[in-house]
Amino acid sequence: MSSNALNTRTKILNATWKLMEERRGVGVRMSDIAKAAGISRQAVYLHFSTRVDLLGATTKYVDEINGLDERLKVVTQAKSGFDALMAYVDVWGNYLPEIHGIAGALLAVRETDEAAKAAWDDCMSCHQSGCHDIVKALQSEGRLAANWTDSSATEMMWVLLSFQTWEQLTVECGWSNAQYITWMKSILVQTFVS
Amino acid sequence: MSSNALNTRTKILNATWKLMEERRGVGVRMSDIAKAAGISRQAVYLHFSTRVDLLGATTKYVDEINGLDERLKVVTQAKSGFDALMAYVDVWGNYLPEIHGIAGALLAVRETDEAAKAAWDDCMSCHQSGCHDIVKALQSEGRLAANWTDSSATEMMWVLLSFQTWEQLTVECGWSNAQYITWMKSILVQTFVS
DNA sequence: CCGTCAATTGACACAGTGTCAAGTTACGCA
DNA sequence: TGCGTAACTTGACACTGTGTCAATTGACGG
Repeated sequence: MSSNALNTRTKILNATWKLMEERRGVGVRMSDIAKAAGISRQAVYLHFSTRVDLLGATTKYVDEINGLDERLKVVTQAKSGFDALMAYVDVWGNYLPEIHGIAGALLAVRETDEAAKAAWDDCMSCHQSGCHDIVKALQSEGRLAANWTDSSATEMMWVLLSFQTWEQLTVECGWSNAQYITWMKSILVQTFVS
Repeated sequence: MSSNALNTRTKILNATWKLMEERRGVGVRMSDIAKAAGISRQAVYLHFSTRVDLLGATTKYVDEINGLDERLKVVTQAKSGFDALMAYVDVWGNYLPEIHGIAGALLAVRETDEAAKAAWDDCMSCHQSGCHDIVKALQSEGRLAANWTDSSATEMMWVLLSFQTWEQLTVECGWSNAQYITWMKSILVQTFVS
């Protein structure tokens, strides 16, 4: 039945998620996922036509489970652009480590895979519009630092808060997530708030 | 003879470089490289034992041809930390587009390939020590902005000037390289110089 | 008890990397 | 002039991982 099918589907998604996080998205094969889900390799293909399809579905699944939308409500409820910025860094900075593996995998195949690119861009445009909201709020309060235009500020903020930047600072430089959030808040305020 | 061997080797390196830049490192196969170099696929293996070996050698080759060391002399000759920072952004910012393809390819396989990781880390540690020199200069002049420690400033500067950040701003946000350099100078001064 | 749907099993095609062995070409040197 | 060697070619093959296909099993509901 549908519930049974859903169970297997969910099993696959969970297995994919788990393996992606464990191995940071590197060298996770369809057969590994099948084994982890306790089913045959071919059964995976009954639910997801390609590896990229599975990757995209897992991304959406992880988003749902983690409830990014729910968490971002704190940001929209902020009283000022400054508060929104602080809240955003908190939410986003705590969200990134949870999607580390799957995001890394998506990022890696996005160059060659249309579906992966789509899943990634989807997530990124959401993130970018979050940054844009903050910039607009700062601007309307007259607190956006001089020299920045609406779009250049949004884009620079988006890049500063990108997955890649987070990954470099935490994984390659060894910063703790708390450090990341602290320093990032500091540099963002210094840069964008007057 | 050796000169002939060198010629073939150079042909391969040039072909690899060219293809990597053309396709931004995506989908460049050994057979493509061989064809572009005008030799058989197997001949490539006579000079480079694996794909990663070739990638690493091409990186070194590109570095030599481009003469990064030479260009960085301008930085070491700067009179102040501030001048060094400005010069560094100029040199590095004009260097990045020239290594776009090969750097992207290296970055992509570095997770799975030890040799690629080594080649990348080599380049990165050079870049990081460049940042460190600037931070030290600023610090000795008493012009390093408050709150930053020696290492946190170096690391943050390194990340701001990373290939990934450059790629996001130029490729994904569509900034021109001149824009990148201008804005990057602005944010770096604002952040690190008091 | 039959039909259906999920899942299994095992085989296969395909692409790309890397290996191997045998044959060819070119060039320096006796 | 011809020999030997090193570079290169040719064609075959093993291996891994993805995706496909067909035949079969097993469970559950009508």
